[in-house]
Parts: sequence; C-alpha cells; structure tokens
Amino acid sequence: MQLSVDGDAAKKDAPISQSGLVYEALSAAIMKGELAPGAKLSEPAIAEQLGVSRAPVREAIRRLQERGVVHHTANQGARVVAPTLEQFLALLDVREALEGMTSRLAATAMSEEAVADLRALVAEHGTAFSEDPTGPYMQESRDTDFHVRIARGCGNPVLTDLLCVQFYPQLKLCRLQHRGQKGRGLAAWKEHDRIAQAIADRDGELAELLMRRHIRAARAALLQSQGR
Amino acid sequence: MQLSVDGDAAKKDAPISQSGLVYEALSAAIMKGELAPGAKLSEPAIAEQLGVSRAPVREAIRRLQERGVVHHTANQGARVVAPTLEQFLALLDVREALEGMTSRLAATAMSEEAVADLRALVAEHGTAFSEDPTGPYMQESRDTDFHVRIARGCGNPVLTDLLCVQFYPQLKLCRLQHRGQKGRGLAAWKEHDRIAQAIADRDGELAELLMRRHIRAARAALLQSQGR
DNA sequence: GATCTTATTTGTGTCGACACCTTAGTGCTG
DNA sequence: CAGCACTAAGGTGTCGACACAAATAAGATC
Repeated sequence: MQLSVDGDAAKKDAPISQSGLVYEALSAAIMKGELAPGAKLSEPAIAEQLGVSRAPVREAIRRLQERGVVHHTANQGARVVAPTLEQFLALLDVREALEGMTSRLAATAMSEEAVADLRALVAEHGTAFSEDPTGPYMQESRDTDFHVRIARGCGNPVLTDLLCVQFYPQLKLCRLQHRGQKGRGLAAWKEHDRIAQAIADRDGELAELLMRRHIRAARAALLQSQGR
Repeated sequence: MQLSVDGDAAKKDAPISQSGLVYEALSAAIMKGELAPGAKLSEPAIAEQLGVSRAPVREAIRRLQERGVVHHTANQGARVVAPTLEQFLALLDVREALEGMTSRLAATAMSEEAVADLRALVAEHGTAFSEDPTGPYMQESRDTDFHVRIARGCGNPVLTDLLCVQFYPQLKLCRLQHRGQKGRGLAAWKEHDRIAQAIADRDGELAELLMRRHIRAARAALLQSQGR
C-alpha cells in the first residue's frame, strides 16, 4: 500500500483540514484498488504513512463509513467492505427503483440548459467511442458522470444525496471487486442516448422505463459475466 | 437540556463503550425533543454533562450524522437538523418508492411466521385503538414498528438498512418538527391492515400499490395540516 | 507432535492539552 | 451615534499518551 496526500486530491475543492486530506488519500487508494476489499485499515499505520496523528485518520474512516465503503466493528477496527455478488445485486435492485424515479422527475425538473448539457455529454461519449470502441475504465467514469447529472437534475435533494453520496461510491467498489461486463460499453451508451432523449422530450414515464431497463441490463450482464 | 446516560439505554443491547452511551443519550434527547431541531451540539458541554471526554462525544456525533439527524460543518460544529417542509416532502417521496418496493418484495420473501407476526401486530394495534382511539405518540411508535417489520422481511439487506438506519430516524425527526396530522391514526391502521392482508395473500403488486397509497395519504395529510 | 495455556504485541478507545478558527463583545474612530 | 477594528471568549481540529481489549506468538503440557 502506498498512500499519498498530495496526489490529485487538489483537483476541485482542496480540503484544508488534515482529515480531509486523509479522506481523499484513503478514498483514492480504495477506488484505485490499492486498498483491496477486505483489507484492514490500521489507524497507526495510516497515520504514520501520511504523517498525521490518529485523530484525523479516525475522522476520515468515519466519513468513509458514512459512504458505505468501509465497515467498522467495535474493538476490531475498520475494513474495506468486500461486497458479495448478492449484495451487489441487491444494490442494483434498489438502484433501479431510485434511478427510475430520478429519471422520471428529471424529465420534468431539469432546466433546458441542464438537458442540453446532458445531451452534449452523451454526444461527446459517442464520438469518443467511435475512436476507441473499448475503454472500460473511461466508460465507467463516463457512466458515473451521466448518472450523476441526472441525479443532480431530479429536483429532489434527498434522492440526489442518496445516490451521489451513498450509492455511487458503493457501486464503484462493487465494480472493483466484481469485474467483467466486457463489451457492454456501446450498448450502455445507446441506452444513455435514449434516456437523454426521453428527458429532452419531457417524457418522464418513458425516461423511467428506459432507465430501469438500462440498470436491469447492466445487472443481467453482471450475472452472466459472473457465471450464474 | 438534561442529558443522562443511564436512562432507558439498557433496554436491548447495552453498549459497553462510552461513545455508545453518549450516542444513546444524544439520540434519546433529540428524539424526545429535548435537543430541539437547529440546536447546536457543543462538544465540551456534552462531554461535561455526561462526564466523559470529548473523544466519545465526537464519535457519537459522527454516528448521529450517519443517521442524518445532525449536520456537521467544518470549524462550525454540529447542529440538529431542522428539516424544512420541502425536505420532509422530498423524504416522503423517496420513501414512497422505497417502501413500495419493500412491500412488493416482502409479499414474496416474508416467511409465514413473519407474516403471522405482522398480522398479529396489526390486530393488536386494532384492539388498542378500540380502547383509546387517540394516541398520537403510541401510534407513531406502532407505525414505526409496522414499517420496520416489513423492511426487515423484504429480503433485500440494502433496502432494509437504508430504511431502518437512515429513513426512519430522519422521519421521526421530521415528525417532531412538523407536528399535526391529527386523527389519521384510525385511517392509517386500516391501511396497515390492508397492506398486511395483501402481503399475507402474497400479492406483491397490490401490497406495493397499497403501501404507496398509504404513504401518499400521510403526505397529503401533512400538507393539509401544514396549511398548503 | 498437537493442543491448550500464557505472554507479547499490536490496535482501538479514551483522555487531557494545545493551536487555530469562529464568533461575540468591546473600544476606538469618523 | 454609527461603523469598523480589535480583543477576548468559546469551540473545533489536532496531537501525544495511556488503559484496555484483541490477535498473535511463544511455551508448556499431554
């Protein structure tokens, strides 16, 4: 494990506090797979590696727990969660309901400007695909971008927070552990395009249907790639 | 404010750790309204009142933040969240989707024994109602019980956790600040009864419909009582 | 040689203290 | 008298250290 606080943490809003730095460092390490699922988070070790005290480390671990990417047991420390396939599937089932609702609301609530941005994003992904048809990691980043925009545009702050703060980090971790789903990039892009179109048409019912189908398709691809 | 650690904290699994005691004390104080929404949580004050250091207090506040009942801003401390009516409504909207799904799943996943327990609970509430038709607080406790049982029986751990850990505490806080909805107790009980029956009949589609209607009715009653 | 017991070590939970920030109160200036 | 700068108080963020629990390693017994 190789942690660093300076890395790319200062991309957006640089956290001045030390706990923020530790959080960024741990979060990046987990998402990059350096801290594997199931790995134990030793407070003294992390504190020494980052040159801080244990207090900000504890704070950062708490924030990670809030996001659902680490699990903490009493007198036993924190471990990176290692989601089973069943938990992954359960997460996707709930996600289908939530994002279906999100898409339906977004079709009504999103501003014209936000809709235009969304369509531009999908178009950009399309051109990028025509150049490089296979880009698994980039695709994941794009996928997240797409869904985050819709979550932000649904007009229900509870829903937005729930998805962005809890579901998307956990999903990322799940994907990290259960890799697969090769070749779904293009199909996913087409589905994104149709969803964006439905939202642009202000057709909430269709947007929900397409989004639910989109997530069910991803779930099915996962099941197939995991051999069940 | 009058905090106490001994109270009724030792009802179920007594937390051995001090942070657990502080958490119980703060949680109880918030839910009983002693710590009003918007009130600031001063770490030194709480630490002194409970006779502990600031460390377990910080830990407890973190856990409360995880539940969504306090909000923490950097260098500014934590405050009990004061949900606006709009946030309350947004929470109910998401809850409708989640609990609708929960009821549908529970109709299939709940064991015969759990279904029997659920129906017994509803029946018990019915007899209690015939004796005392108005019992606002008790009704809220009963309402929570009913919904928790369904959440536990849906078979999707993500859904169960989301509802029990995040939504129900926040809902309790919302009800605390936006009181009203007098007289909906009996109507709510009837709706509970129908939902339980649909689950007992293993009719997931109907259970979802009834649950969504149940929550929409509560939402409408809230809107009316809050004068909009 | 395997297993139970015991000692060591690592790590978490908690404590008291200090530095910096935020805020409220006070005095000064125009 | 109003507005601003300054000071003081309170509070959070962080630190180092200690007590207790858990996991591990070593030793003794069967």
